[in-house]
Amino acid sequence: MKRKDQIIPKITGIEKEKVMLLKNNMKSESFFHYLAETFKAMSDPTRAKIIYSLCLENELCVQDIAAVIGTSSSAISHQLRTLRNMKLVKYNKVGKLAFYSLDDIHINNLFAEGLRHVEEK
Amino acid sequence: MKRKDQIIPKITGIEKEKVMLLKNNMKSESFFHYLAETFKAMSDPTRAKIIYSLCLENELCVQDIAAVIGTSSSAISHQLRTLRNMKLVKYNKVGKLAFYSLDDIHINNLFAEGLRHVEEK
DNA sequence: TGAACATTTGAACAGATGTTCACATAAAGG
DNA sequence: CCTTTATGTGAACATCTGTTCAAATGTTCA
Repeated sequence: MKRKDQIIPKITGIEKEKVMLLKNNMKSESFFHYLAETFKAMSDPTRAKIIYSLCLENELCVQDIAAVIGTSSSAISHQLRTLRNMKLVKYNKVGKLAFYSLDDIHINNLFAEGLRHVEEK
Repeated sequence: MKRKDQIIPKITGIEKEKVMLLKNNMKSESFFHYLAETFKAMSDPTRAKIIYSLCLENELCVQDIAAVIGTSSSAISHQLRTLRNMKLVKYNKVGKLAFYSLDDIHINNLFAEGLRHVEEK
C-alpha cells in the first residue's frame, strides 16, 4: 500500500479534477473571441471618451463628439464605425446629421462597472 | 428682432450647451488612458479565457491554466504578466508553483457584466 | 550536487491597430 | 446648379501586440 502518497502527496502543479471541470465548462472559441472583441471596443482612449460622452448625453452627432473630445471628425467617424460594428452604439440619421447613442443598457452597465473599478483603484 | 432664428433655427450639428456641459464633465487624459488599459487587458481571447477560468476556480497555477486553455505555459506566463501589470490578477508563490487569482471583486463584476452582455446578444 | 520541473524572460516575427490625409457622398440653402 | 456643411471611406504610415523559441531562474527531491 502506497501510504506515502496518501499522507504526503507529491507536490505538482497538475490538479486534474480542476482542469477537467474547467475544460468541461469552457465556452466556445467564438464566444471568447466575441467577448474579447467587446472589451476591445472599449479599450482605446478615444472610444472610451466617446462612450463616456454618450453615457452623459444619450444622443450626439459626430462633430459634437469631435468637439468634446478634441480630435477630427474623420477620426471619430472611424472609431464610431468600430463601435457600430461591435454593436456598442447605434445611430439615427436626420438629414446630413448622424445622431449616435449607446446600443442598449448593458453597454451602460458594463462601462459604468469599468468606471467604478478605475475610480476605486 | 430676429424672429426667424427663434421659430426656424438653422439646422446645424453644433449644440454648444451639450458640448460645453460635456467638456466641463470630462475626466482627465490619464483617467481614460487607464480605463482603456483596463478594458484592453480583457480584450484578448487568451486573457479572457484566463479570467473566465479564474472566475470559476479562484486559484490556479500556470500549467493548469495552460492545460485548460490548450496553449504553452510561456504564452500564459506572458499574458499573466500583462494581467498582473494591470492589477487584474494577483499571485501567490508556493515553492515552484505560482497560484494566480483575480485581484478583487470588481474584476469579477466587470467580467460578469461582459459575459452577460455577450450571452444576451 | 545533479536531474527534473514550474515559471519567467528577451528577442524576433507576423499581424493588427489608430491616426492622418485626401477624396467621396449626400443633404441644405442660396 | 453651386457652395457649404456633415459624415463616410480607403490607403498609407508608424506603432503596438501576441505568439514562438531559446534560454535563464529558482525550486524540489533523489
